Amino acid sequence: MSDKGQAPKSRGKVTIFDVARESGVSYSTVSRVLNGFKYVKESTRQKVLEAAERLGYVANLQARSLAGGRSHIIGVLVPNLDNGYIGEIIRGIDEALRDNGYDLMLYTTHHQEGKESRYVQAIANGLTDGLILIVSLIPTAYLDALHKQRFPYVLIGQNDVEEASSIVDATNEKGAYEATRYLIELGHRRIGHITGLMGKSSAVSRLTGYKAALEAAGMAFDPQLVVKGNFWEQSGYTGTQTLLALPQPPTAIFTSNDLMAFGAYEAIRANGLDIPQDISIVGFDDIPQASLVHPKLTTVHQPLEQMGRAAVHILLEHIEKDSPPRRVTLATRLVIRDSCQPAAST
Amino acid sequence: MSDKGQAPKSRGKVTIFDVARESGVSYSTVSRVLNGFKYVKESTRQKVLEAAERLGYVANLQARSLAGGRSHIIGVLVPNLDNGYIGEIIRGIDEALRDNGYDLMLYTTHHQEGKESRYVQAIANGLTDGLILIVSLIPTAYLDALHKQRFPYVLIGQNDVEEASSIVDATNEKGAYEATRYLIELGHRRIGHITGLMGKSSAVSRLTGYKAALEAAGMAFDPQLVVKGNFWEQSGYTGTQTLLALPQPPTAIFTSNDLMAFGAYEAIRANGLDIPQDISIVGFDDIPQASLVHPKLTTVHQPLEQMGRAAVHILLEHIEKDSPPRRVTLATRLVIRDSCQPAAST
DNA sequence: GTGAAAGCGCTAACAC
DNA sequence: GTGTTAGCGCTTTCAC
Repeated sequence: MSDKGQAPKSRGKVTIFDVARESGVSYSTVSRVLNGFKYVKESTRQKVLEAAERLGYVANLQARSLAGGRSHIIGVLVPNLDNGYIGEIIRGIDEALRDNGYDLMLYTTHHQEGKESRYVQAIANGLTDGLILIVSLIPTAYLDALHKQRFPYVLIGQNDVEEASSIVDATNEKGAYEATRYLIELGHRRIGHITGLMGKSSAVSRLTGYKAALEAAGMAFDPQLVVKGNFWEQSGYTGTQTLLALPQPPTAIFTSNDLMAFGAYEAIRANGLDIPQDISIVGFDDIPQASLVHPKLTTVHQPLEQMGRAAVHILLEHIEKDSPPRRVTLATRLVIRDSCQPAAST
Repeated sequence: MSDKGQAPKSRGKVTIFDVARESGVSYSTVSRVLNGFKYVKESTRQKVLEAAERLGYVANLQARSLAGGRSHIIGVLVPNLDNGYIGEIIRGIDEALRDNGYDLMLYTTHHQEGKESRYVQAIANGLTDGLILIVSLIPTAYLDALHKQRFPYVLIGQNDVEEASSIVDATNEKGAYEATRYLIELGHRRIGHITGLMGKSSAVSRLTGYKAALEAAGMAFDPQLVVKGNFWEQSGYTGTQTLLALPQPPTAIFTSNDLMAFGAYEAIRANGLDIPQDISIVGFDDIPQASLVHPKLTTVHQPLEQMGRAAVHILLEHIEKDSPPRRVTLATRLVIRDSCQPAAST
């Protein structure tokens, strides 16, 4: 047990300096090796690498990024963690990040207004190399700031931003169109729709898709059949109650997301009705719970994990190659399960 | 020769230095104010605070912690994000962290051996002020290192660590005992059990609780009725198949977690049997999906969010007050829903 | 009370 | 190719 030189710093921290001494080269040469710099003699590289290994050297990220390097940390800003939706996206992000040697910093805003922009400021301030934003509302305020600083970022699920932002999204309108058309093909003539939060482009697109499908089928659009929701389960419940109280209630409901579909389930049961016997339901998102509820929910699948992955890929390109903004739209697809059936009478 | 002395640095960063100039005091006084140092004249404090506000100053965490201060970042090490269980805990952690002005760094290990210890090393190396570990297996290897460095950390759901670690856990044995007793009270005499990963103390405790309940009821323990699982849905499926194939299959099954209960559901249906008509099921955890499946799962509720919160509180005490290790065990409780019914014959 | 100065560990010019 | 030297933004003694 020979302790060459002296014991590395107090709390067991081995610095680049220790490695330098151990391998007999300088400070910066170690840095070069560690950063994969090209012009280093192979034998030197080996010496350094071995010394680092022997000493159990681990880079200090803060020092590194303070000094102008990369922190290899990506910030992910999300409104909350309460819905399967976001969890799935994070999974995708997380995996892609690991694969590329980056770490994930999670920022939840809980929809608090000021918080989002404060975060973005702080985040962009140095710790993270880039940002992935899954925001609740149109974030023009800080998007602007990010843009001006030329700070790398990618948005997920918000396609109505005017600027040249990178965006990953799904085919919301098309998905809604197909969901509605499916219901029409089953013979339904009165199809209700519970919208999402209309401040989100996804909610708007889905409503548009719903209307388009009606029109394509030559069916009149009845404003009474559309009630405003906010993407939360509760609003699916109340929205469905409203729809059910109509003089001529719908025989099918398309909700703007799965969570609201679950709310609809409750409301329908509370009214002593059966799914899909009395009312058919189609959701949107295909979160994991969709196949666990009974009856299993027919819904529009969004490739959430894949969207997270795509966001990472674009972001890393921005960071590492300073590539221009890109918009990626991934395909949704209707997943038919057990919550729909042909309209009862004709 | 470069041009020095300029307005707030290039990328719009406002530093403590800018604030100093703006408020006409020195460098270090600003730091004192920002850190809530006591001996600062009130008027000075005001001046500085106003200047900081006016300039939109945001602290640079890296610089701060590099210089010896706190980063206000807590690392959370988890095996994965695939099961409702961990997501719930993270929610609790996240909320408690926000409330206390800390940020959350998420590290997923995906069960890769080396990865866990590498992470712990890197994490403890400076970026984070403390660590919360929700690990898959007994992590003696790096727990030791953490301990030696006197690095603050808390374990969740792993109570068989010998050292003086802080631990947050739930009453696993008691929960399992009650679950089993409930089944016994319903008249079941052949009760199967699918264990969790036996490398986890929670799995062991639950098995112990199961046995204890049988014994308390004067029922013989039949090894055939216990099959090994690993906490994943698939093992619940195969485990149930095994149980069902017995000459005398059980009339009720207690699975060591909810995910495996869902697997049991599938297996039972695949055998053309009905829940709870033919077989009763009790799970453990009470993840959100438990009340969404059909029939709604009777299960032992673990206060997951609360456990996350508790972990944060203990950790922050360690960090801020250097408090001694603590063990907290939160109470589980049986949540009776629709997956059980009295044994058929008597 | 407040300013000056010495680093924290590292990257990135700039020399040699 | 490799060493030298500034800082990155901040906390912290130590003077005054």
